[in-house]
Amino acid sequence: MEKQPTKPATIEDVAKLAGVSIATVSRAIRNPEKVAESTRKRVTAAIAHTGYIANAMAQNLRMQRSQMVMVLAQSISDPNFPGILTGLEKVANARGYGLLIGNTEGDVAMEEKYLRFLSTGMADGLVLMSGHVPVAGWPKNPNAALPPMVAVSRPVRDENVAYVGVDDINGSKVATEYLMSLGHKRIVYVSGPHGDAVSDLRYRGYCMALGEASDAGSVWNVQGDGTSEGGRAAVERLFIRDSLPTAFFCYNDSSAIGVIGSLQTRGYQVPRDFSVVGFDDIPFSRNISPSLTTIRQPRGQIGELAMSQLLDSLSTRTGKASETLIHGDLIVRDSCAAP
Amino acid sequence: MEKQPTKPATIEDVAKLAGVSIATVSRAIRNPEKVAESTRKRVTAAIAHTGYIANAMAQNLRMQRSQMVMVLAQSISDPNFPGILTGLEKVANARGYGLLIGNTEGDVAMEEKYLRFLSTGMADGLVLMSGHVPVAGWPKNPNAALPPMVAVSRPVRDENVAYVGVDDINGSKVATEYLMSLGHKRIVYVSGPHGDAVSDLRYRGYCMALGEASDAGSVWNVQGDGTSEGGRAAVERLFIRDSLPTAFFCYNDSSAIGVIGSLQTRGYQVPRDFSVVGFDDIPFSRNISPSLTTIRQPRGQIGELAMSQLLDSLSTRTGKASETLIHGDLIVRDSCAAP
DNA sequence: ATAGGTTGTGTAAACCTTTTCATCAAATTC
DNA sequence: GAATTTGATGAAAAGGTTTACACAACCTAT
Repeated sequence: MEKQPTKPATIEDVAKLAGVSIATVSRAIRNPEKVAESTRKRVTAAIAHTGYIANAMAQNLRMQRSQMVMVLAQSISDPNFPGILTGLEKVANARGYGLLIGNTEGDVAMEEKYLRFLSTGMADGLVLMSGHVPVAGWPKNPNAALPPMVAVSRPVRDENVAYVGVDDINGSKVATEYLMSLGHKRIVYVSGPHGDAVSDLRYRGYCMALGEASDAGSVWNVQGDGTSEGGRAAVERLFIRDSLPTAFFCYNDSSAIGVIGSLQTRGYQVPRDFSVVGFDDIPFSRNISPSLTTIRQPRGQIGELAMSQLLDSLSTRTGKASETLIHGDLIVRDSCAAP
Repeated sequence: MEKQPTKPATIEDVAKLAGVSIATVSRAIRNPEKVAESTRKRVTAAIAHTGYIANAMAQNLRMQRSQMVMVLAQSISDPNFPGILTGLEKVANARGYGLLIGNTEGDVAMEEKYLRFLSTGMADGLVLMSGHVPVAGWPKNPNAALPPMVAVSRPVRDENVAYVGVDDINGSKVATEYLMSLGHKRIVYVSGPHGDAVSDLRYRGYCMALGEASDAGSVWNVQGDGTSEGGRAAVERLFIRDSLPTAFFCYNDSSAIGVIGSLQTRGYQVPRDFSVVGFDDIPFSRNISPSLTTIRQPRGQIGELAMSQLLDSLSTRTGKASETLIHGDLIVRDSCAAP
């Protein structure tokens, strides 16, 4: 029955109990080979006996790091977020890092607040899911540069920030080609928000597919906004015109779900009357009816890879900013048929 | 053009520049009223000039805290997670705390790892979304108790852990009563996983509604598992029997979506042939067709309240473990009709 | 004029590690 | 048998704060 008080044991308690100096205890933990077998055993026993656990704050202060990575997301509720986060978390955890999450809601003030948080040294690296490099809030006259960063899911303009994401162009090309292989000629692209970089990429893949085929129809673009409401609205706008497409390739699954809903409301059947393809393969795409044919965004893989790269660059401090595009498989379900 | 080197400014740099001691700088920041106006101005100027930002690790070490809260979730992909997390994050951020997230996947080894992380002092408090108090991994012979905790979304058995969640019993009662008010007499409860505490509560609410009405039908329970596959399977099992219900009250929206899907596959129409009610109001429930009538789980509110309580108990260190049940509204959509 | 506040500031301890450097003994070399 | 290398350990500095305590200067009331 040792000390009853509630104070957790420090390295000093261990040292005293083992009859060595604190330096030796520290070495016994971190560089066991540098300490004599017999001493090591005594220390280990003392650690077990006191229930000693090193104080992370003291370690971090001394070692000038935090063992944390901050994830800055535009919206936690984005359907792609959980999957990517899971991947990020998995690798971070495996390598002894904690994951700090920040939700900016696209708000610059929030972003600023988090950046300030970051600059106190609370995180060693930064994962950007916000689509741009935050600058507001970072001390102007700093001797310190921004910490190592990696962008995920949506690229940032900054040329020296690494990026990991799905291959949007190729995925869209594959999706469009699939529709063409079913015999569709009049395929419309339901875009994302105006100016969205990812939407532009996916449009490019769609155009490439159409451009390469000799018997293809022409490019056709209707504005959406990445939500299912946007998908609905796009269909409504389309039906004002006299000519209709036979298939829809949508910026993302949410849009596609809106498109399908709107078509069904109008009394059409999917895929009998129209075919619809999405992008992302969000969890619900297989649960709607008809289940949605889409391009799968390999969220877990993206997260894992991004975190690996970030942590690597933390230790080696090499700043080569690569762009890693991961192939997204076409997931064929029930929302497409021949025209 | 001051010091070019990359080292961030410390409190000492500020002190030197302002011609005061570091104690005064610290006071000027934390207790401005305790320092003379003229000095304060000099210090402020020096801070601005050096771009000084206090080192969080040093502060935390000194003050014996971390300004972090850890969220332990069973699954990041749970559809309820993002909403609750958003609420948690909002309050934590507003009160200067960071949010550390841990994904256990129900794995005890993971849980253990995070608990060990916690015991290094990396977090001051714990939010449990895992449904039980983690014990494995917490030092056995510790002089330290577990940190302040609050459970969210699903209650824990431990009597002295606060809980914030939706009022499951009342919500289920309201949902069932709604079906009864439409004229349904044969209402089946599609349960969650066997032994799930929340499922039991929701079943209780369902029973209460049936029990209170004089002309009610009798209780009827079919096993699901909380997934849409479970919902599908439940319907299949039901259709082997000869007697059918006219309405389904489901443990959660995922189950309900499976139920609807299965009914539609069998050629029935919802709500013409069967009515279905879910629970949770996950984001996709309004996007399926028919859109789902359900009980809304006030996720944001739950998160905010839980975090408020936790942070309060961190500062006051009062350990009164309350249970806060928040009312969940009935959201009427298109999945119900008279039998 | 002196005792007893105020008020503003500085000194130094404390928070808990890691790590450099020095020391000393033992083992190895010539 | 002396000189050198090797190996294990301890003392102390450093990392950047906050804060208890002490001190000095000034003011107020006797």
